[in-house]
Amino acid sequence: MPASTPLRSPRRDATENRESLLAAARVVFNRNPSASLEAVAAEAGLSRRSVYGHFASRDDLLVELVTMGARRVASALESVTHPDPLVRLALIASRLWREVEGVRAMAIVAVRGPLAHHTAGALAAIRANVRSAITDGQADGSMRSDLPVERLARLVEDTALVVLEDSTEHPLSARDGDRLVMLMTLAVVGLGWRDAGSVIDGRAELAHTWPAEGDQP
Amino acid sequence: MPASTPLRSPRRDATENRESLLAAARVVFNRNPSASLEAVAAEAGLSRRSVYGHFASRDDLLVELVTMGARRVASALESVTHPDPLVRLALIASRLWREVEGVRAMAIVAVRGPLAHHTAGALAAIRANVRSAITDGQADGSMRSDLPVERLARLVEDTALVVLEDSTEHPLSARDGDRLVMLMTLAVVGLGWRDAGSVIDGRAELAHTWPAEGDQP
DNA sequence: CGTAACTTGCACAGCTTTGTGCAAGTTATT
DNA sequence: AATAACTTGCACAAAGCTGTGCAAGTTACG
Repeated sequence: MPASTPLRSPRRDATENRESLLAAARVVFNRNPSASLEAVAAEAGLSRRSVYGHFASRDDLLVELVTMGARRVASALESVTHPDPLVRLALIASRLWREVEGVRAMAIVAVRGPLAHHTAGALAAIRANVRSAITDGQADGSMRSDLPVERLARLVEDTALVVLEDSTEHPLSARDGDRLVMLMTLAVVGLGWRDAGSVIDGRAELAHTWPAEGDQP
Repeated sequence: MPASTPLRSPRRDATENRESLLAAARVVFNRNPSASLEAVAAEAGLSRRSVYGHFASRDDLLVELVTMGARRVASALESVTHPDPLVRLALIASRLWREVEGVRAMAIVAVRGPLAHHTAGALAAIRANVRSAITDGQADGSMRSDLPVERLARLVEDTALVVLEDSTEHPLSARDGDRLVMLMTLAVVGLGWRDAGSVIDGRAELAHTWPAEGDQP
């Protein structure tokens, strides 16, 4: 562990190892959120003992991992904006999918588990964005008005997680997953499936552009 | 523990204690699915040691608890039938809500956790019923046809669990929960919110009849 | 090169939990 | 009242984990 006041600057390989540990933790905890530090260290090619050279405790590692992830997602979504609240919501869903795909299990832990508190700050902006989209949508009549905003916002969020979870066990191409998460989000806020489909198909912003390598057709 | 070949019949209080343990486990595990046997025994007013007089292992207790629950739910839902697939699906959702409300966390463990295997048998009938409703609904055009039956069925199931989860943290009157789980189910299969509302409001079968004691308005 | 920074292995304490064995009690049942 | 059935407390083994101390190595860096 780095001395309290390092006389020399920290070594390069040390910080690399720190990164390795975080990366390993991401992989391992994504497979099994309650895996041991032994497993994480092994994945990183280091010894369990040396984990404590970088993180004071298991919790420390977990918290850092999770807050980093939350910040990453938040920064990827902060730019999302669109006059039409339906499109805005769909955009949020879609971007979220792309960010979180591959870290699904971790994401769920980060949002649901005991560490939710640590991510709440970073995710607050996204949640606010969702709420405002819903408020606008209810105001202009494009979204259901039979449920209060707060509950609807939670249901939207949970539904996105459901799609993530389901696609973990029953894989989906990136393109289909992208579309599905949008469809389900729009369904929750009250759109019939044909309407939801045309909202997506109508806008170039919502077309699945990015990756070409799909898992399954 | 009862002898391998009891010379006398088992005592009444013993079987009562067995029930107490199951009931306690229901409560405790519902609060925290990974609680210890100590906690369960305490809730039942017994000693940890005596748990092993009734169940060979922690897993034994858990499995028995969960399969009992699954059977209970299954038997409550087996009679559900209706010519209109939308109504059939809504009925399933509604009955399920009434059965599972109050055991939400356990239910989620039972369906998702490592014990899912033990409940699969009992729940197969329900799942088949859901699938057939969806198939019928897709055939007559009342449900979305842009997703395969299997995936849609899973999404329906997961969505019901989401409503259960959300209502655990943000309580709902029995009446509202009942309605919400139906609304969300119908939303997933493709109905717009007004259509879903009229499906529910139109039929007396779907009116919330049962309990008068709601939690919150 | 020299030294501080880092890794490692081992040992150890500590915690929590499961599952058993056993002796001593209590209680339902015959 | 006799006795089998049951509960209990205690002690114990075993396992799995976290976190620390320390001595002996490597390795980057100035």
